[in-house]
Amino acid sequence: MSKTTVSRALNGYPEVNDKTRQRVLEAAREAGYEANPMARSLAVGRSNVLGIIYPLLPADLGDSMFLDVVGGMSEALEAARMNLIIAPVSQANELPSYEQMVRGKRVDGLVVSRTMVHDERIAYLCKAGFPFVAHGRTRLDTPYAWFDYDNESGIRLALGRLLSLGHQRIGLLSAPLQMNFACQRKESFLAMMAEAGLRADPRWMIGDTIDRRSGYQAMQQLLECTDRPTAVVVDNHLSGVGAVRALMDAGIEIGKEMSVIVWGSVADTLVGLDVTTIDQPDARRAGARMSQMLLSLIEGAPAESLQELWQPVLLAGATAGSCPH
Amino acid sequence: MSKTTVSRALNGYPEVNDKTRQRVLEAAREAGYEANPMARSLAVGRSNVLGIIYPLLPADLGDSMFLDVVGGMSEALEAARMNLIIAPVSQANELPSYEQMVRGKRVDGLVVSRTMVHDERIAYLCKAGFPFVAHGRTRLDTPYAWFDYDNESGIRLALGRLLSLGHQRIGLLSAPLQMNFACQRKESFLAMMAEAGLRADPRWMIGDTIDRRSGYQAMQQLLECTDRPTAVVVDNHLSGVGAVRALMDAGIEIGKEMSVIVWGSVADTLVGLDVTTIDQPDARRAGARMSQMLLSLIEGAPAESLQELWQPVLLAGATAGSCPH
DNA sequence: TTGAAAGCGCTAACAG
DNA sequence: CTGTTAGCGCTTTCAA
Repeated sequence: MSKTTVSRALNGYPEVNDKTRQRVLEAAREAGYEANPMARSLAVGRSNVLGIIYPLLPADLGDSMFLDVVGGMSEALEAARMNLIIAPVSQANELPSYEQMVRGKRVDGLVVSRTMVHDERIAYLCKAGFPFVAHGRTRLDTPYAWFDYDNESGIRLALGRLLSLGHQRIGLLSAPLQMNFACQRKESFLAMMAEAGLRADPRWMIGDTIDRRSGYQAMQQLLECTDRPTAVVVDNHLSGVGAVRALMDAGIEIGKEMSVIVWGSVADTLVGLDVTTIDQPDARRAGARMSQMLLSLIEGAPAESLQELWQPVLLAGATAGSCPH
Repeated sequence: MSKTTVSRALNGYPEVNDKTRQRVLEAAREAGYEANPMARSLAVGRSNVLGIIYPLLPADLGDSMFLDVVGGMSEALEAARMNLIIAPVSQANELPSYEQMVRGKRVDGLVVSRTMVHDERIAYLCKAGFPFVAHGRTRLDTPYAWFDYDNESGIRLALGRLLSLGHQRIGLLSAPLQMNFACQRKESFLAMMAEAGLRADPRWMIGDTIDRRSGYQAMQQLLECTDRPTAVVVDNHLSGVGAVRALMDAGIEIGKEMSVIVWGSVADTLVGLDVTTIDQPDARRAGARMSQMLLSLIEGAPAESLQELWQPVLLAGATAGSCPH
């Protein structure tokens, strides 16, 4: 029996005789044989592997949201007989790693996480014509495939809640504004404050709060303002944890003296504290969806048909209360 | 100029003329050429990739220790012009993924994390003769390469401290005992208690505490004992966080009414609380060392020469105090 | 010091 | 339905 027939039998081509196929499958199983994926990729020009290049910042990989998304992706891909790999690289090596991945064709497509407003990785992938899905949007002229939660509507949910509770002096803790989500959330914040006829005091808007420590310090800084805000929106969960901790440590009654709404789940860290939250539901499904999108893209679907915006929701908790007088 | 010469020039073979080499390198750089790693691997039988197969349990990938180790590995490997990939798989697919990796030869070696007392993954790799380094030990007759921190001495440090503070009623919260570290730590605990002539009350030894929730509940359970212990050792940091939280919520004065020593760093979670800790220092260096070990193994070094035991240290904090009367 | 040819393990086009 | 032939892009003998 020839290589060819074996190959066809194993790859489920329709033209092989059922009895032959059975024999081949049986023999393969007994011998524990499995096609060498390298040789296959070389021949067929496809690796059946999707990748994520991930600079190892503990703050991110430790992010349970990211983990859920990746979990959803890998699960969906297992079903599609594809593999997912994460390439952890040093931050300095991020762009070079993209180039290497693309030139080396070790993966058929990439997911780009943590998008920047101006993102050189995405610019490169576009230029190279390499399939990718951006997890988060970016500023770009050419159409590209992306998956994101609606930053604007999320902020509107949060701010709407605070306004309806009577708050007028509202602060914002932002992640670095080069990050697209932080930028969009801040812009939405400013827009909605303006619509409400309120002034967004610059002293109440603190940037670069991306982890617990910086969130903690930012909240301390707000507390020291002579006329401090009565409510604060935090645009990411890690600094949200820090901010809430700062309030606890300062003996502030959260939800009374100061209200807080955090974007992202903090439940597993702040046990027993019911934080009002903007939540991105269905993280695993989101991951599954992104892998489907990437597969479609590889199959040749146009990028402009692969743009998906999911809606965040407000989970009411105890940390957003009426404005004190 | 032939393929052959180009290949030799790029791979730094000594026999090529210096001028030729310069020309080739120049041309390659201009064209942005880089050898196709698939084809290379196929020809040479080596992929220059090392891997970690990782079932996505948030509790683990979120572990900052693991992140540091992986960071150290990838950094060291970048220097050695090797690549590291993490393959996140569903737990059910863990062993099949090992088989696939081995048969597929997509990686030259593997690091096996979270070793079990009886570990089928390691048994399989041994049987298959595939190069691997175990991150943590296991029960096995044949020699294998491993890297671990000394579980016994760590427990001795913790227990020694508590004994010298006068404690006699000491509890232990353990991760599932199939996990090698949990098993060794518990055995050391029992041995040292026996040496000290103390009884290890079964009601004070609670198992399967591997995350915050279970750690929290276990500590609650201890608190409900009619004659509860005066000190507790927790063998992993996640349940350590839960356990400490339980004490805080119960209004127990930690370090006075109840002492706690946790194995693993909890500083980034329990901000502002100075927990007495058994620490595994130099996580990044440990990662670097493990990748070196794996590389040596691939080069043909004997596994029995690649076994490394590092010493944990006790970081004195405020949660271990004298035994109350 | 360079080149020609064989082959790594597979798939795909083309005959039979 | 099955086999033969020709590559995929590289490295590596072996000759020149």
